[in-house]
Amino acid sequence: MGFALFSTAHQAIAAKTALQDMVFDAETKVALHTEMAKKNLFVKRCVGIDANAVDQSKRLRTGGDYTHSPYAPPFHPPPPAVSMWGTPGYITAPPPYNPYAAYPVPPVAMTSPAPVTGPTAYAPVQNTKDNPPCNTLFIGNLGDTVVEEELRSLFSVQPGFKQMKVLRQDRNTVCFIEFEDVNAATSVHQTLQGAVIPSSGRGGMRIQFSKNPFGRRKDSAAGLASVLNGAPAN
DNA sequence: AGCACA
Repeated sequence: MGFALFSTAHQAIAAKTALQDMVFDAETKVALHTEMAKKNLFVKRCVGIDANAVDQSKRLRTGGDYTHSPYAPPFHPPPPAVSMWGTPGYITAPPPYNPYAAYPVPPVAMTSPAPVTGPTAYAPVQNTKDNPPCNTLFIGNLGDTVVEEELRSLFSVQPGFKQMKVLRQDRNTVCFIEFEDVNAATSVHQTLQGAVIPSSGRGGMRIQFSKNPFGRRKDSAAGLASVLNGAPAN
């Protein structure tokens, strides 16, 4: 018994029908039987790098957790392609025939490591003082080695993100991030509090609300209005 | 603890 992995479900079905009942032993007249596997074949990409995954798979194997799923290690994440089963649409767009398509083992994207958009860890943060909530966050505790692109990739994917400004000072780097509204800023304020950006070299970042929201340096409107009114600038 | 842009 064996399993073969194809680039597309379409190609798998084509191969299945082509090979079905083919006599592969002329003497004994034994015919080949093919059927679709119950799960996608799991192909390990980089051997030896992910020691954890290997260990875990071994542990699970010896755990005998094969009873309900004899064909694939139970831990492997459900590939997105699974949703295509039963969907009539999966035959509508057969790719142009390419005899080598299946060779460089297809993008087993399901096993790829998480994209660099997330923080690697969270560190405790003593969040001493904060300012009243507004739509702009002030990010502190960033080392001067921090890479702006890492900050950007972390924050620009947050819902409501509008813009970001990095301010480098002598020993400190801080960063301002504007969001659509106070709610978006508030939720990021708590979800990313203490997030660790490796390049910062400082541990977790400290997130506070900005003293001045984006686009307003001081409360210049009020100040100007008072001046024009002759009212005392409180 | 460090708060710019207009």
